[in-house]
Amino acid sequence: MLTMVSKTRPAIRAKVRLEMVEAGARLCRQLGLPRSTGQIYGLLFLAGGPMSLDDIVGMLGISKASASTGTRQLTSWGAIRQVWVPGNRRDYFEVVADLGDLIRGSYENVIKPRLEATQRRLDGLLRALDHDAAEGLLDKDEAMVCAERIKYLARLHRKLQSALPLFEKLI
Amino acid sequence: MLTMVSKTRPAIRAKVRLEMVEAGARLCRQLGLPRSTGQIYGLLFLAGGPMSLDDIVGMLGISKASASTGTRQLTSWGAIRQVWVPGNRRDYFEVVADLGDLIRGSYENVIKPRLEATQRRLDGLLRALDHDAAEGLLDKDEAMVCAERIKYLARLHRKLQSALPLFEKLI
DNA sequence: CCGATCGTTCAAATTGAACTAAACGAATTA
DNA sequence: TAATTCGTTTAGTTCAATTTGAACGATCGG
Repeated sequence: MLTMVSKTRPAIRAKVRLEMVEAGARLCRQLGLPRSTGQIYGLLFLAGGPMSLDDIVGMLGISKASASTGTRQLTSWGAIRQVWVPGNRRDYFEVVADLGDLIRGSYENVIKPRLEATQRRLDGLLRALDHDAAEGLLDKDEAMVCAERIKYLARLHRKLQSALPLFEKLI
Repeated sequence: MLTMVSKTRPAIRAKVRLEMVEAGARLCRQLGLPRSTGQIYGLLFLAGGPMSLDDIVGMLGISKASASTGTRQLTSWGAIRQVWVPGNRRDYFEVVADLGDLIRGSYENVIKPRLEATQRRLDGLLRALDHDAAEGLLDKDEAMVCAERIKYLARLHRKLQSALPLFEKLI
């Protein structure tokens, strides 16, 4: 049976929500993340209740694929969570109220691993320097300059490593 | 008169410098900046002395255009500086030793303006909310939720604004 | 004044990432 | 079991942004 269905998609009516969606988009963009991910977060942040994938798709006018990957990303970061609506097998999403957890999580999951990677990289630089000095690829003066600069970086990095956890406590 | 010139360009021989160039490239990439800019900084960071544009071009194998814009960017940020080598009208560049100034500058020029923009945006959200409530675009419950969430964001933002300057002192 | 040497600017090309449409798979219902 | 309804995956497109080559302007030396 064929039925004619109106194709007008639901739209965001409230200005606040529009601005919030835009703000989320901008934020994600500045963080180098997909714009659509920020839109989803902005939408859910001021939503009246949980929204399904298709709700999100309809409201934002993005593809289902973007909505799917976006919600998965946000869920993995603990920014939104999946909620089950009784008697409905759709996935519904809502924002996680406490952003503090999100920030703490981003430190653990994003910042900290990156700091450790940098630490390893610094160690690698020192090893490479030894290697180059041994191979005669750097004369003594050059090796001295390199060593000094790298150690300066290491000091700075150590300061960062100790300051960031303290900073987190302030939030 | 025609002379046959060998086309082998000077290359980076020391491993340390190669890794440093790569590290700079990666860092800039993560900050959403051109890769070549990071390469230039990495190269200069472990250089034995000031380098000219053509030195940089030759060592990194990038175009002169990239080198020109990259050095200008880095100079504008105070990350590198121009030095004049007596009896030579070329531009020579070297890194600025103190990275502390660079960090402080980035707070003043990048972070702070962005925080202020966010503040304005938050105010805008509250105005939009009032408007929507007045127009009847949001029922009472929805308006309550929105107001609460936005105020929460504002509190968080205030914390950030007060914590960041303190954090900077630690670096 | 002419040629050469440098640095900058600009349009075009290349690259990389996000987005979409469509196919797919899983789960459910009739 | 066939038909539906969802969510995910993937291949291809689109779009933004870096990169580059080439032209330009400026400055110096002969």
